[in-house]
Amino acid sequence: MARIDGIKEQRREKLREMRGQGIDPYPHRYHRSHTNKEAIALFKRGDDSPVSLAGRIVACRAMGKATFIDLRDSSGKIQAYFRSDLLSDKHDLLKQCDVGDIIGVSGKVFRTHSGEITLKVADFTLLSKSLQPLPEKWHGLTDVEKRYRQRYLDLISNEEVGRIFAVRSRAIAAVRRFLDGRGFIEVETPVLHHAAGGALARPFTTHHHALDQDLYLRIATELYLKRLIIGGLDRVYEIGRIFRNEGISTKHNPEFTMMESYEAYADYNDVMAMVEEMVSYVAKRVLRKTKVSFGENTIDFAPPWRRITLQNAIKEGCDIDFLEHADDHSLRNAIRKQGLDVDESPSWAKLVDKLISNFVEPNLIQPTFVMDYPVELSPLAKRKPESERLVERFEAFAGGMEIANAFTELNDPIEQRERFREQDRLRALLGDEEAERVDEDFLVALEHGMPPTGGLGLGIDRLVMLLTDQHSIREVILFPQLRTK
RNA sequence: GGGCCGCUAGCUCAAUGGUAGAGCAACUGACUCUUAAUCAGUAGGUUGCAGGUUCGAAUCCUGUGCGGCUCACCA
Repeated sequence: MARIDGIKEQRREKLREMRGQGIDPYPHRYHRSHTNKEAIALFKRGDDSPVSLAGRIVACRAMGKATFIDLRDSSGKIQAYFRSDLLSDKHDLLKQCDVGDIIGVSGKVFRTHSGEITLKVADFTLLSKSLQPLPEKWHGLTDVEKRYRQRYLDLISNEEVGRIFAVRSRAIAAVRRFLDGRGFIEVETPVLHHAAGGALARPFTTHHHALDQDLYLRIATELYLKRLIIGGLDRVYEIGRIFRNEGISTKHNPEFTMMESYEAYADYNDVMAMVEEMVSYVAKRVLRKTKVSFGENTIDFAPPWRRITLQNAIKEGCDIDFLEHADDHSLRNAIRKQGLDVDESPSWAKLVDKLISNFVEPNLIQPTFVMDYPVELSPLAKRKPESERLVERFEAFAGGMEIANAFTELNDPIEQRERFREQDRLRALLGDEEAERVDEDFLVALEHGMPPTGGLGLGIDRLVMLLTDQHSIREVILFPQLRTK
């Protein structure tokens, strides 16, 4: 018999014994008067009224007629002290309890000789019997695969993991508070799309049986939020799950969380100012400071962030002026001179993108706005007035990652239609699954007139990575996507 | 998809071709201020999986599954 089967059998046996004694191992209710943290605070204020607490037994030190356990709830840990002379028959029940069980305890709080604030247990109740052993107490659970697949074990045995997700929650709350304070309203738009638009990415497809139509999981919220701008909701945002059927990496999960906002009568300069204020506001609210450690670097989110054009950022990284190499042939040769291997197929726009990911993104540790992108890379962004080739678009980078993408939105319906057509042409030509698709319904909306608008997409997961010094997106997503075993 | 690395008891890890081990957890016993409690004892293994080489494989080889890092892909 494997050891684990033995442990499980022992615990099931305890369960049977308890039931035989008329004890319900899974009672319906328990009234707790305080959290562990509140009970400790109460005692520190000099109040020793009786309290009732509840949580999971995470450690047990039994010494004959006295037993100490560590009891954890979401607020923290408290030690509980059991004495057989205070519990009489219930001390036998304690023997049937295991590390991992959930119990309720009541009594008065006191301080032990060694100084630890402790609950002296007058009564206790088993609230849920655990039939599986917990990971080892000292090293916790380190097996990464198991941590992701059984996140509850990760949360039970590694306290810092809970803190990461608390930061995540507070960061999202801070984003909402910031935008609400600026008069934005939060909206919810469809996840199931008839055309997956608003970004250049491969969608997940699904099928609706009653409609007998294929549908796509959204790759962005952009086109629906713009419809709302057209409808006169001048400041809207949505925080929601986005799905992209692409590779998985330390910076990519197939489903991730994005905040998109649209503001009428703003342009990308206004959005830039908003992003640096918002992110520093979030850092201050969540961490009480704008400087964060990220690996070996310290990142300071305090405005103003550095601003640089894409042209100069690429020049800085590899000494290529992408505007001087106006066709794919010329740009490809310039890249090859830099010693980077590129084959014949990539278009000019793809080559520019390659330059960004190789020579710009990894170098931008401090928050930086990279401005003015080629129109071919940005089918939904408005051209710069003085340039045929560039659009009013920026991406924000920090910690070597892209965290935001924004532009002055294209609101000319005729040009938008042409841009979609061009994307369609590329898709047919190159079999590019990621090209933007024509969305006729959206074009009709645009034809009704959209005010000049500044739009933004902010990667929430990556922002949380920066705030928590985590270098894999899986560490900030509770249940990251893994292959089934 | 390529490269590198990992997978051994519930957990954390040893064992480099020669008897699969330790700590924690579990079980039995002692112990009324412990806190990685302590002390004595007991039990627990399809070494991810499938083949192969060998007198002998956790260890070497081939294939494969899952994971990690990385490169590519991802206009």
